[in-house]
Amino acid sequence: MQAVIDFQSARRTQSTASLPTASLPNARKFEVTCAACNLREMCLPQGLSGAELQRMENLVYSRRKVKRGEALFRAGDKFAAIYAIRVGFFKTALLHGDGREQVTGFQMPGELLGLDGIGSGAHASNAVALEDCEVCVLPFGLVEEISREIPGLQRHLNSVLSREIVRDHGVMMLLGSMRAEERLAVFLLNLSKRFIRRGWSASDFHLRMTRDEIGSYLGLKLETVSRLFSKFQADGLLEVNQKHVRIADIGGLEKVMGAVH
Amino acid sequence: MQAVIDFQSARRTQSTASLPTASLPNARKFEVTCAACNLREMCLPQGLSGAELQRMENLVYSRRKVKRGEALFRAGDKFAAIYAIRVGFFKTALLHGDGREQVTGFQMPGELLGLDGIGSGAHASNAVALEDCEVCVLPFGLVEEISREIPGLQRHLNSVLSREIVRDHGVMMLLGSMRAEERLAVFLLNLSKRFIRRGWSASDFHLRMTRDEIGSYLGLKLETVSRLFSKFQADGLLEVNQKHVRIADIGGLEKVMGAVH
DNA sequence: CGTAATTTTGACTCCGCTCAATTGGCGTGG
DNA sequence: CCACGCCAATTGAGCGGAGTCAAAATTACG
Repeated sequence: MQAVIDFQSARRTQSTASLPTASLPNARKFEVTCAACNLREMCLPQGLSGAELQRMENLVYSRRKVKRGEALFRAGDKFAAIYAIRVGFFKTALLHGDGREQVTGFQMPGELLGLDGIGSGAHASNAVALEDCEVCVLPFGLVEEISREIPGLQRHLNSVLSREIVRDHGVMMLLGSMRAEERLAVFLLNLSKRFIRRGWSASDFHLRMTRDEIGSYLGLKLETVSRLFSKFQADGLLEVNQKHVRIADIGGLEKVMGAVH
Repeated sequence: MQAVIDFQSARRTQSTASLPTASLPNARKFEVTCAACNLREMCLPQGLSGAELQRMENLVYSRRKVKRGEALFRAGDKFAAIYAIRVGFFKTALLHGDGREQVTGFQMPGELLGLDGIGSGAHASNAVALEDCEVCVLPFGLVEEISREIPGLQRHLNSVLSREIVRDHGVMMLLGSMRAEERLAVFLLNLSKRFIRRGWSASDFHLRMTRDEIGSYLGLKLETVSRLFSKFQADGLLEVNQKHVRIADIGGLEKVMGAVH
């Protein structure tokens, strides 16, 4: 809701600006600047002033479309840029020597991808599109350069990295000390919260990932995930129809999350 | 907390002075500068030049001793500084509503603590000393400031944050898709590798943490950890005596780690 | 429209947990 | 110095939650 309102006002502001969009070269006509992007408040430019935002425009080097099932990058790829998701869902995953895959996260519009490559110069994980996606390509050399000019950007980059660490610790807690039901409840409530920020329904949504991928993320087998969905439905917490989920009883789910047994 | 503020003003005064370290008051005589610290190559100043190292000295503006069992910081504490461990081992842990604790890591000399506070302004976890410890206090405002002057420091800070994310993903893989034996093998081999970097024995060491803490970190119960130690000993992989461990067969441990079953 | 992929459900198994008792190590105080 | 108490670690017995294997149902996609 909030995001929608911001988006609209931003558009209006821009259309009354001295340099209307229509006068820009055609190539850019359908492209959205950071300043006009409805995702900016949850993306890298979060909290920047107008002038700083303008400087940021130079950061978005290009946009890239990634088809469902394709990889934005793969483990071992040379690290050159981080990516801001504009459209679509991704999963990131590590693969262990043998076939085993560990999904390390699901990312949605406004979130950043590729941070795992900063430290070593090569990506550590695969980022695969769960549906047709579009990302902004932010060459990391530029990010560093502009960070030096805009302390707010520097601070925010640090924040994003730090928050990713905190998020990962939360997942470690989930994997290390929660039972299967709790894990799924936490997962669903987390999705719900992130959907709200994007102005989408908190309780009615479409899972872009398979049971297997959810299971991998939660340290469970797909059969267990499927059984839990059925159980939650039987308990009146959810209505599940394949990938479509409706949370029928948020409070109930939260109780499952908190329940020691 | 009060001490931090006092120190900050003291530091500013000092940083404006152009006096060489040698002329500083005796209080500093027994203190080790970054340039002279044997941990510098695995700590924040990694890869910095001599001149940059000198600038870094201003960063460490106090040292702090933490007794075994005491907390360096606790979840919820205001975030003001990051810490570089000079002496001793720490654990970091999250605690869940009820009594449940999830150990998120074990840190040793040369490693940084407190990165989890950058994003939110408050620490997310507890950092508790597993033995008598000493840390360098690096006020984060100063870190940011000096980062702007020394791009190498900025780059390295980003690297450290990114590598922490990659490390956490490794733990997620461990918790999400490895069996108990593999987890303990990975844990021991990881410790061994980090000990080597510090010039300690790769195969003969003293665990500073309890079976319960190891279990929490690995998503296992202490009894399971204890049983695994006994089993590894029976299999000729280890010699275990309470907290003292000798790895008798590194190759064997690596095979346990890789084994699908 | 047909084939492959995904999901659901059941039956059974087993790894790691729970509960419980015992041993061992270590610091404290008599 | 030893005795005591406390905490950590070990070990056993039995259980249960999630995994495995298998088959059927449903859906997605070329």
